[in-house]
Amino acid sequence: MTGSLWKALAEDNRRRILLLLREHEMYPTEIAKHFDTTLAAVSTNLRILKDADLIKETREGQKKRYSINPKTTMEIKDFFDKMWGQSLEDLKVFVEEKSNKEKK
Amino acid sequence: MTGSLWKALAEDNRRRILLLLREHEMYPTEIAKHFDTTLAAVSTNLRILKDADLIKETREGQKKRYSINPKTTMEIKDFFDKMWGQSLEDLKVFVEEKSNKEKK
DNA sequence: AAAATAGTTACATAGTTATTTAAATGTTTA
DNA sequence: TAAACATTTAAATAACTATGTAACTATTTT
Repeated sequence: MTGSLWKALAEDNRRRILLLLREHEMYPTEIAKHFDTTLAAVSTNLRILKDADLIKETREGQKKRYSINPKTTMEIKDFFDKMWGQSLEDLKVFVEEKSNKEKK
Repeated sequence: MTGSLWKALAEDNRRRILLLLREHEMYPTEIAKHFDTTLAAVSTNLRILKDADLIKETREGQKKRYSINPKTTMEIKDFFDKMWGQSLEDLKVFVEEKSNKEKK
């Protein structure tokens, strides 16, 4: 990982891109349609997300397919655990409580 | 909440402050001792964390006690869930797998 | 009320970030 | 190999961020 995960996540458009890609993989032009900005700006943001290992890029002919990288999100998970988990057990309890609450 | 949670989290020193405060509540001068920086810089970062509702401030005589705000971390939890949880159940599974792995 | 203590705010500055336009690169097709 | 398509990169610029110094505010103590 070259860039900072946290800096990458700090920008609204980049988080929107992540949530978009979560729906399904996409090409830059396709992504750009969802934004009121240029393709160049989207491309830059894709590079930043890629440098933070948040997304993957696959060449596909003349296109480039971008998708979520499910692997390297450990750093944010770790911080999340340290910060709001106390321990992993606590996070587990939190999740269980929340999912119980949602069942009601 | 005035400021952006994500911008607040995007800076190393601020995340360090959060992790420090997680240990126990502290006064600005006390916090500053842990950093190679000025009290003024710490104070500014405390304001940014407070604006993002990540910490609380309580006046205590001539001092000000800072502590983690456990309530308003929902936004990051929500994004986390959307992004890496698929569902809360998935997060639960992840946590369980990880804590099993750690038991070994 | 003055001095001491604790912390904040203003201002200047250096550094970083985001975006745009324009040029460049890589890939396919004619 | 030239044209077309998909995307990236460069350069310029405007906006924002982080930090230090110094001045200021709030609170307690003498």
